[in-house]
Amino acid sequence: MSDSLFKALADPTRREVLKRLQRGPATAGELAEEFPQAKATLSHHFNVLKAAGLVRTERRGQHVVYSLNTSVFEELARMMAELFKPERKAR
Amino acid sequence: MSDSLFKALADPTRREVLKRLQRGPATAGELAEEFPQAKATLSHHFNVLKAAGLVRTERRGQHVVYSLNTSVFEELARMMAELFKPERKAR
DNA sequence: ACTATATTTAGACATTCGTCGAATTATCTA
DNA sequence: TAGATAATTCGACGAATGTCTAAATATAGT
Repeated sequence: MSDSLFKALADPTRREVLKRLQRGPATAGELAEEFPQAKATLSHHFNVLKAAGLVRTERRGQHVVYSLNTSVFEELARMMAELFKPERKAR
Repeated sequence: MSDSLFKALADPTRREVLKRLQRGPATAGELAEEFPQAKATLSHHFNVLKAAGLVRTERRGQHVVYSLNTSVFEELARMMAELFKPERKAR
């Protein structure tokens, strides 16, 4: 859960993808053109971001549109707060 | 900078160390006793956290006391906000 | 059905990461 | 000075990660 989220944020390219998506949705191809890595590499990063719940996809014909999953941000903020608040005995 | 910060947060053990430190400072030995890993492993994690600016150290005789560097949290919050700024795009 | 375009998956590779035991450094006390 | 305790660093290892090319899958338009 939280682990996949933090791991997803650990890579600078993925953080750049999120920043880009913040300006609005984009197709996999559009996204890939804005980064120096190969398309396959970007596709892998998309998978990681999606598994972490940070992005969502929607197929539009031949294109796949990626967009931010804003609902997870609240959870992320909660986790960050949790990280830096006194530990609660729970597991 | 931000990269070392996110990388430091990517490991669950290091996040647990931060949680523990939120309850108050502790020596390297005290911390190591609360985790299953070897002392050398924990020492490595301490280095990563320190390089990220998340913890500070103070030598107290034979002991080294670790404590949270709370001043970095504000920067962290700023970076998270930057990354996940609420969408204010026109629709 | 064929072809072109868009995207993902498979397989391989080098690098980084988390981990350990052993050796080393630092500090205190007798 | 020597010995004990605390902590770090060293050297090695398997696992995970980011990257690539090539192959496979999906969709659209002839």
